Amino acid sequence: MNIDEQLELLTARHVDLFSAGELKRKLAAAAKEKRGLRIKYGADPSAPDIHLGHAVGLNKLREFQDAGHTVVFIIGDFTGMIGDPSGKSATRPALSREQVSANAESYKQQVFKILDPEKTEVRFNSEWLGGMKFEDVIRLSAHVTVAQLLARDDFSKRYADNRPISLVEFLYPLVQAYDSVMVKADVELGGTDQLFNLLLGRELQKVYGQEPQVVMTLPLIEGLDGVQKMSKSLGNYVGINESAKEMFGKLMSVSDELMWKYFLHILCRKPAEIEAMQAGVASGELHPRAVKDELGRCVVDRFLGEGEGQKASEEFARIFAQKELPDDMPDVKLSGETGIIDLVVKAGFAPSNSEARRLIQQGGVRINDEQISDVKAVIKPVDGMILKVGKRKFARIVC
RNA sequence: GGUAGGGUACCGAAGCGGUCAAACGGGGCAGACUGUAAAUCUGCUGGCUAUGCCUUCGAAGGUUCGAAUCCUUCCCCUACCA
Repeated sequence: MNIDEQLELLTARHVDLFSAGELKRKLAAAAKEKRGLRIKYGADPSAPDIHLGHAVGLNKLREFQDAGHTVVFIIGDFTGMIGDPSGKSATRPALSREQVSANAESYKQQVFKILDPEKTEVRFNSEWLGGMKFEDVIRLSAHVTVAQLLARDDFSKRYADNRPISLVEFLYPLVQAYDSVMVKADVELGGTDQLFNLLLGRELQKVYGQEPQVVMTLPLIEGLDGVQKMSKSLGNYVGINESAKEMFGKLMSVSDELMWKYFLHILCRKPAEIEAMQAGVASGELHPRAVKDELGRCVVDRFLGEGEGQKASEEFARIFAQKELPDDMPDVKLSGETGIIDLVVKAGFAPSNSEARRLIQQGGVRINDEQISDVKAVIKPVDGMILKVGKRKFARIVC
């Protein structure tokens, strides 16, 4: 691949890029010296669940790796104690050493579903931050002004609205920028919310006499609700370690408009290909459901193995289109007649009797496909009876 | 240190002596419909041995027949001025 081809591939799908010219120069220099660039990517250690939102960035990293570059994957075990400013809480409980290493293992296991382990350098930022003295922190802080930090959109807005900004939050971008200095990053990748932090890395590298890193941001994709960014705390995410059934089902619940974004950023489909599908749907030739089915199958295959997507798709069609029973469902053991409320609670489908009562009254409870709407109904258990609550909760009764 | 404004259910936010298990919005759940766990529409959304009872509006006391609402003390948060 020549430099221009590489550049085109590597910059696809980006939002911000500072700058294409610099990247090109770096690529050329690296090629000449027969070395790879160092691509930095930071991860927060407190939530070791990688989801499809992360896949957007990881996919890009993989493209860099395939082009011969090295990914420096930084696990922010130290910054994790601070908490990212975009979050609600300014501070988080510090993680213990064991937690950090357990999370790190979990991270690697997930991340390497996308990244090439051979071309990944995993680092913890406590490595260099942990040993810093307060004096060092002061010296580091001296390089940045409050005005610079207030330039960050999130900060300036909060400041203007008289909403609190904690001092640690101010420190966060600084620390992240310092990471870039320490790992001598050539390029840093992040979500668009990271733009400020990434750019500060450039400033700090200059202060430390390094060539500033190229900064590239990728979009934050919306989660299942189609509105909010995909995130663990909002619960609108698809984890890459979830079961095929869950993963497929969640993807099918994505709105028709949003699925195109997933094709682009999660599956890295070519824009032309996506436009062709969109045209197909618009003309009525292609059914949106079929397109979404393909999305589901491809994503499941990608993370859980070839063929898993097909299986998940078939099971989904069986349960929701043909209203048949799933392959496996939990057992509920009954020993004698049981009130319907008790049964629903016992199966774990309602957290309280009141909730179970509501479900029954709303017609959401079925036994052997027969709606039970009487709250006082008593069930005579028969081995193999099927309890269904809502559209997707099933249990088999055993006695 | 001073001044002002706050702490209400999963979240945001009304309520400011009874009609408050607490408006409204979001989220969640259920139903209808469908092309699907899309979209849309409707309903529900503290708990219980359930036409009643119990616990909840930062905490503890108090006033009152009656408090999320008034008083006292305390805890916490925020902004502004020093």
